[in-house]
Amino acid sequence: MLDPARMDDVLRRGGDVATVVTSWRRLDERRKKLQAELDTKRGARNAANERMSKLDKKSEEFAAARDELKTLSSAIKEGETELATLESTSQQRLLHIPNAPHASVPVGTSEADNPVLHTAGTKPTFTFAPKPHWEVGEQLGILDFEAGARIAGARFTVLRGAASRLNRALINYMLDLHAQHGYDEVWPPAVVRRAALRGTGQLPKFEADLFKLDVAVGPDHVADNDLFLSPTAEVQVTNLHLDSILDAAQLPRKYCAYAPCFRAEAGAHGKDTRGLIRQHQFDKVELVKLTTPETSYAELDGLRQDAERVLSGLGLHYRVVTLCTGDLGFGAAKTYDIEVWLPGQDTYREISSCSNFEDFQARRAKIRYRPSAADKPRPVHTINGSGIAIGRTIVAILENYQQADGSVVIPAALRPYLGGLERITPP
RNA sequence: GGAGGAGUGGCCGAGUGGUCGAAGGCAGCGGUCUUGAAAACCGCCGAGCGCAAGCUCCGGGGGUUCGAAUCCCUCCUCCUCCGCCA
Repeated sequence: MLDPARMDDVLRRGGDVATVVTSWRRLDERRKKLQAELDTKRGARNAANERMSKLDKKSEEFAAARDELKTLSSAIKEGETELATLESTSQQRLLHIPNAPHASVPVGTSEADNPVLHTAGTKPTFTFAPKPHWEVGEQLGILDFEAGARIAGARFTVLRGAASRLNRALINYMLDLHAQHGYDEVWPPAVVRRAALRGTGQLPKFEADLFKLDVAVGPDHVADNDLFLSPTAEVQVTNLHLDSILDAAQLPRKYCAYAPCFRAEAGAHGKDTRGLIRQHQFDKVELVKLTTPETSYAELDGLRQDAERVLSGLGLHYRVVTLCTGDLGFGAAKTYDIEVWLPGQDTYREISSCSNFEDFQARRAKIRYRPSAADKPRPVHTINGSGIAIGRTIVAILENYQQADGSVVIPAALRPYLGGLERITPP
């Protein structure tokens, strides 16, 4: 959650943020006041109890003191109940306040205001009109949208044959590449509980975007046991260190993980209804770093470059944009989006999003480190990014490497992962 | 799913309902000694809230009591054995 000391900075986001901030501030004032009153009463009770422990239990003095303390004790109990309520509502408000944008984030209202950081590679040229991937894939018989819909409904797709193999190959290619750059590979659970989602910021605000399982493991009616399909491996991997204190020597921690991702929000927008772009289920390799505050922005740049390597390795043209305040996600302090070129749709599409959350997630998930043995623990900075989205990479390959005869050439870097396959050809 | 056992500070581990935020040990930090290191000795050494005084925290929640790490209830987690299964 946001560091309460930075409430002013978050207002840069504009919109209705100010309302939530004001509401939280009011509650927090009341909380502090009540806390102080309660502490005074508790102090009095503690002192009185200490005196009592030295009295003869059979004396009249003892009995009198006991009767007197009964009143104080019940007043304290009442105050504690009230404070608990106040604390939880104040905490609840705080969990709904987004992160403060980094000073370098440009002010803007929509993605149209995102400045381009740089572009890499070149657009491929075609002697024919390039088709969108759904046409390429269907003609090759490797993307089966109808079967996906039959089995699970709209926005679920069956990959057949070469597309299925390509999916596997991409996962392995990416994980191998990242391992070479010092990321530790992790294979996490696909489901996550509330505490983990709260830690990374998906909850409590975005529950509607998630697939929630109808069954809980453990006793019913305990919200903490609710299980959700994870929307991104960022949740599992960042929460590897939920509620723990790391040694400074362990930082930066670098992880990569493959995991299927599930998002319920995808269908609601009514856009990207065709093809693989916006699915309820997709595969993704994720990069996560835990760092010190001093190094987090350098590490963000490094992580973004590691994600870019995947695309340049595949010979794909892309550009990197910096998200403006209006486009910045809830928990992010700064985000770079990597957008791959899709000739079949004549547009750039997000294929990776790399963010520095600073201490926002670390405060929620209580992930801290000790700068040196003599220091108090302080929150780490967390960084993550797609490295990269598998489904959209398939989209990019099908569109960029399509040939006049309907076949698709496999990028050289992937061939070792496909038994040397050089080309996907029509049946 | 069934039966038993256990959860205390970074780790191990004590703790008759009252002066216990908690003995002791290990690790860590500072110092003495040493050319340097080791050993030895001395000191420090959990976290959160609060400007501070102070308050809170012994797996979570609830209860009993003037007072709970200690008693009661409940849940969770881990370990052992049995069952089931990929």
